[in-house]
Amino acid sequence: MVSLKDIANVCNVSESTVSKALKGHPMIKLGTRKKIQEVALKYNYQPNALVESMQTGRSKTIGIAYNNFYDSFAGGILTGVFEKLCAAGYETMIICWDVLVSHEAQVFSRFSRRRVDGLLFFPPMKIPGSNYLKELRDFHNPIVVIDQTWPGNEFNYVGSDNVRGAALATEHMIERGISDIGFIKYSVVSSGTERWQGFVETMQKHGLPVKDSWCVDVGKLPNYGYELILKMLSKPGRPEGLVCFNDNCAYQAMAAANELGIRIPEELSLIGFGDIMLSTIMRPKLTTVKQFPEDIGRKAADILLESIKKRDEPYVPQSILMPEELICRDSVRRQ
Amino acid sequence: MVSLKDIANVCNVSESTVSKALKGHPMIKLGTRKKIQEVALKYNYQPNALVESMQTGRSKTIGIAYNNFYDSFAGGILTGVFEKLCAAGYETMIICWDVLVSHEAQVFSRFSRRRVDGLLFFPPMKIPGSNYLKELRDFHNPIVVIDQTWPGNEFNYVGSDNVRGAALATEHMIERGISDIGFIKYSVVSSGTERWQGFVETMQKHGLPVKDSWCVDVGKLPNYGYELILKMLSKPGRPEGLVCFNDNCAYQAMAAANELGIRIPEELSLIGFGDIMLSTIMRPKLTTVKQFPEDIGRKAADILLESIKKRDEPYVPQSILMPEELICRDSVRRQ
DNA sequence: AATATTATTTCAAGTACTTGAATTTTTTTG
DNA sequence: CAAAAAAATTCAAGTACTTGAAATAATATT
Repeated sequence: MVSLKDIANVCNVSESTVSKALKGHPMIKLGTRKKIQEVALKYNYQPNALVESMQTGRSKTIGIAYNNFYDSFAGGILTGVFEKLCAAGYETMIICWDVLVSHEAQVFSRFSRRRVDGLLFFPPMKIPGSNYLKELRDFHNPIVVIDQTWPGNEFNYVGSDNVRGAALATEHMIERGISDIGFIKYSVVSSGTERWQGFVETMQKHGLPVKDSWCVDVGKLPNYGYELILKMLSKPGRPEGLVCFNDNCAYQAMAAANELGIRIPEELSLIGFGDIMLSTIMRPKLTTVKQFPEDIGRKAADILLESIKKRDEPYVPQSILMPEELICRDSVRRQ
Repeated sequence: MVSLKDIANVCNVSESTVSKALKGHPMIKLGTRKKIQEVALKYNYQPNALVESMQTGRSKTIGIAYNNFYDSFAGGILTGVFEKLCAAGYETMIICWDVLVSHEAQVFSRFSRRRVDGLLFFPPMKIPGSNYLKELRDFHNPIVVIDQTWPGNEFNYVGSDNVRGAALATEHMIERGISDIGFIKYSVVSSGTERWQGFVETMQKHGLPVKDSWCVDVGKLPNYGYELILKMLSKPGRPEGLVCFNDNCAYQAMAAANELGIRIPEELSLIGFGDIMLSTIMRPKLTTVKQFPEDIGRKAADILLESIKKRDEPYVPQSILMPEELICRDSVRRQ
């Protein structure tokens, strides 16, 4: 790798002259400046970013604690994050909870040693008895928690307005004259409990009962609880509609309904969450509550960059819920 | 951030004593060593990795030029990559072609400035007129190209054995007595042309004709060419079987068949590629050629780390094709 | 007790670059 | 043409740490 020194030697000037010339410092004579810039270009000189980081104490790197690379919703968030960080001249360092991470402490020390300027924190889903709160509190840089949260979260947070999203879905069914509504729960994540809350509140608001037997929790079950859903639907007195934690659950419900010969939407209406791109191949096309993962990512990056800029001011954590949107397709019956 | 100096001041010793004590150097008196280690622990001292990188000239960081975060196949590759790199003490720096990258040169200079020790290169799919060959050749560190390649690729390469995979799929249909076989092409990527090659070779080997009208190219078309497939299937004299570039194409073909009232597998057999996890909801369950993205990632990381270790020895590029495996399910008719 | 030996700690230089101060070179002025 | 002023360049210190050599302290030997 060619260094400042190499350029200096070739040009017969000192390193500091080269340094200033390459920054376009007007103090350096135009002729010298041009010549140095030409030589630097010719040798494809690339300044060592590590040195700059050391000097400024800013690595211009953001740490990202991520769950896994299979989930396209999280992938959408990352896309938004990268868009903003790239534009702001930051690079990223990703650590994946699911990939060979034994102790959480290691995650934080890996970020610390690389001196990341801030942290985008996707709470781990698969680590049992996870207790990262102490590490987060001890972390000496701005943090934004993304997508999932917990009661009493004292950090910046960006997620979806799941309570409202579930209300939207439930209202839609009620508007279409459906009142026997069940819910496919997924309680192991905060978005799951939030959607459940939105469902329950909306049912109560309309004076409709929430029937326990129509509400199954499929969190951590294989195939998003296909078996459980099948069992629930085969009992007599099944619901007319099912609000599902996400599109995968909804498609499992669709598969179960097909198995049982229940017609959708005539005999069973279905709403999912997420709008994963299966609506081009699955019939009927699924009505769903669309999320905007890229927006979540962009917003999270914005808040983090802002917090980094204001690192010396007193810490005022922000909590932002991005709106969700109902996409009406063909899986809810018309009146 | 607490530094070596801080620890030295607290312990009333010099920085070099602290440095050696923390490395467990036996030259430092046991008492002093223990005390320094305790203080370092108490203050949660984390050595600055940037400094180490500067001194050794090794950043212990691998650059990854990636396409997008939505594709779970590429996500599987990344997972395997992270597994190996994490175990070897490397961090990663990802740049995404699809996220705000105007010039390719910028990608390489971003990697160069951060002094990455090696590069995992996913060839860009969406950049028109892309010409990264010069940049790759000028890059002063080991490179492994992943998943997609090009004629005359002179770098390390790890991908799938698509020719053989397509042969496997085609053989399977022929074994089941299907001889009127069409192919859904996806020519814009190298894996697409390789699968096409495997199909053609196998058909020729069995003396079967490759009928142009049964072979449509859906590369870059919306919905994996649903419309084209629909048109092809509605013409008289349609094929008995269709080997499809990937599972998405196969599911689009399935949707088209449903639309036309063609029964699968009785009237049309289908094989996909990739085994994306839709087989739990789609009926009939898709027969497919499974790939092992994590293995590709692991192998690529291995080769890169090896090349980094042997950076001074003469360069002998490796080209490795990981096997694919036929998963028989229900979308190919039995004899 | 003086010296030799060993144990322990510190010094100084190097990593690649930036920055304000100091120095050198060039130009202007009396 | 010398002194002053301005312009251009270089010096030196700092960033956080490592490393072998040098210095110092402690212990052993005569």
